[in-house]
Amino acid sequence: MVTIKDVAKHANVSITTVSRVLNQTEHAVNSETRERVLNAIKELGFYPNAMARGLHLKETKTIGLIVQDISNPYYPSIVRGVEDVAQELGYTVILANAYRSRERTTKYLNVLREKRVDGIIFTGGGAVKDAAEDNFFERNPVSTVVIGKSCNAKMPSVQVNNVQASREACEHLIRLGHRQIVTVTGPEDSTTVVDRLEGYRQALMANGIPYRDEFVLRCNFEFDEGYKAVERFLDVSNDKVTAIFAQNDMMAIGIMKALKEKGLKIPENVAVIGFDNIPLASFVTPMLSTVAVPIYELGRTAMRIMSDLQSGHEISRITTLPTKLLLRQSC
Amino acid sequence: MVTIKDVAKHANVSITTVSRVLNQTEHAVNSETRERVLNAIKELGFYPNAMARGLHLKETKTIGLIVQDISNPYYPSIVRGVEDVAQELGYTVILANAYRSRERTTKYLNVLREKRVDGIIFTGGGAVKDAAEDNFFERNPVSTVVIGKSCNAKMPSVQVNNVQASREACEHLIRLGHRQIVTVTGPEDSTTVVDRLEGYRQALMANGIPYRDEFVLRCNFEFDEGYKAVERFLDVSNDKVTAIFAQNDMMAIGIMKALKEKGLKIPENVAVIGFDNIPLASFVTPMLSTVAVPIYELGRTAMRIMSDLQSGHEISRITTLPTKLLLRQSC
DNA sequence: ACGTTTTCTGCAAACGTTTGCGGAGAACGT
DNA sequence: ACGTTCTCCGCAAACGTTTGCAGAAAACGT
Repeated sequence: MVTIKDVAKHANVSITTVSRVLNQTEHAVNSETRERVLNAIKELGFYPNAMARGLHLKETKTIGLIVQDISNPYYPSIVRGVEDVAQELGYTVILANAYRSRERTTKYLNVLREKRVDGIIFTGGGAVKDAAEDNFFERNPVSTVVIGKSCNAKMPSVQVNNVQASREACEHLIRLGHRQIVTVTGPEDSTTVVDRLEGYRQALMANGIPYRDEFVLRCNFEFDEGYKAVERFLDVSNDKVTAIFAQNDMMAIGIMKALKEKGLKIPENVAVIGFDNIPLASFVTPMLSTVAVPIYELGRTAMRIMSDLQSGHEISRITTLPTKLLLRQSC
Repeated sequence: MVTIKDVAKHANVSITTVSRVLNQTEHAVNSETRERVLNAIKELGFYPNAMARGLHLKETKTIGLIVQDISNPYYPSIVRGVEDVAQELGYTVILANAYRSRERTTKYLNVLREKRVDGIIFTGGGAVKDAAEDNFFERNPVSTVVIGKSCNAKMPSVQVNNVQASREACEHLIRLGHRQIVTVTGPEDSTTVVDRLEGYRQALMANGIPYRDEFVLRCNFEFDEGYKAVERFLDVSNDKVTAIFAQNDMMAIGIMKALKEKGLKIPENVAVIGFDNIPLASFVTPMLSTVAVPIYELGRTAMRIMSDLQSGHEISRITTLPTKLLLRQSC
């Protein structure tokens, strides 16, 4: 592997000089010398060793991004958002798939410390909680930003107003004339779920519709569970439901499948509305109406905040991005 | 940040000793001393600096994984396969999203060199070709493995027999009585596309069905294009097509949407078969029949080969994994 | 009792960078 | 002519590890 020393020898200068043209410091270097060095670099195919550099500078220009499960279509957009601005700003991102496993999260956290990443972006409260329980933050002064609700007030977060968005979605359903509205939820320890449920409840209250516990189907955000929950509900219940508010798109799509299999038309017999606006939502038939979360922008913003954190800028603790009700064909 | 020196001082030993218990070398260290060091490590919350280590060892235990687009549901399974065995073997993986951009690929390749990754796994021939054109391999003795067809005979690859699998899929259609079979392809410079098209052609030939160029719809593997291509075809052509062989699932799903919108029943009016078996395939209605590619295993195998490469083991240049015809509801 | 082996520990060099400091020579002002 | 400033360059220390080598003490064999 060719080192800076080789370049120096080849260009007949000291390594100091090579380093200086490499980093384009304000330190003056003669233009003819610079040219010679640049040539040597090209001829030898020299690429500076990031480890040596990082060791000295105590800075890696690398950040870790912890996602729960990259297979979940929600995450790739976040990743892309983070990556895009990271690239603009000269950062590399190490993607860590926690796969919802506490053990895996811990392992990755260790790797990230050993690699001395400059910061970590968490998606979802779960991972942050795991990390907190491992006392990760106490002994590691690494900067963090959370996408979603941060369990710790000191950590900056970028999020979306779930209760309001959820309320708007349900009120739309109500405006359409629906009074029998089922909601399908995610895991209950998720603050996202709590908030979206709260929005649902508020919409009902505000319109004088009684809240019925049988109408909230507790699931886990996955396709299968949405499918099964609704299938079961239709078999068992003799209430005539006219609308379903799925707390994410993945379940909404499972729900639509169950509905179709029962011979119910969407939206004529049952209206469906989802949440997130994953790409898939416009692929299904009928196209899914949903609450559009600016997923990509969530990623971008998180990375921007991270960068500000690095450079010591003042940052706002909580950034809220707007959602939008996206009416397609399912309601 | 606490260093090995701090640990040494705290445990009242030399850093040499700390390093030795850290790496559990065969070099003897008194058990009581070891205990003391271990305590110091825990008390101080010491995590060895991977950069310092890597600098000395000239080995990072890190590999790069280049994928075209993580949003494409095909890739997450690969990523997971690679990650899983990487973790087992003590490697970290840096995920690089090329987003099908030559520029982005080049940029990432540079980052990977500077970080001195031990090896790179490429998915798809495109990225390898880009890299080759940048003379990446000549000046970088980094080990590589390719998932898919390698354009360079020296690089080990793990792949699937596309022509045979494709042929089997089409022959199944023919056995079902179909003679008017349209195929929808991906970008023509992809060897995958060439092979799958070849399998289609072979199946026709072997069964005395003429190959008609109007029946191959040239697309780009994306949902939208599949949708539009078939929509257009149905509008224009007066041939009565009874089956469609989509060269990947994403397009197959787009095709199904187009079909449904034209009022055609699947599979009664038109049978559809896909390729890949992405998770989504079983979510749609009707569930998509497809050629199951062992995507996850592709990833696992690639990483295993990479590891063998690192340890200098003998490895086979080409590994072929079996596909399986997965008949669900769409044909 | 004394050489030999074994067990344990530490010194110091090396890995490839960055950068504070200092020095040589040219340019400049008077 | 001589101090001062400016431009350009290099020395060497430092970043945090690993490991070859050597040495001290203990255990062992005779």
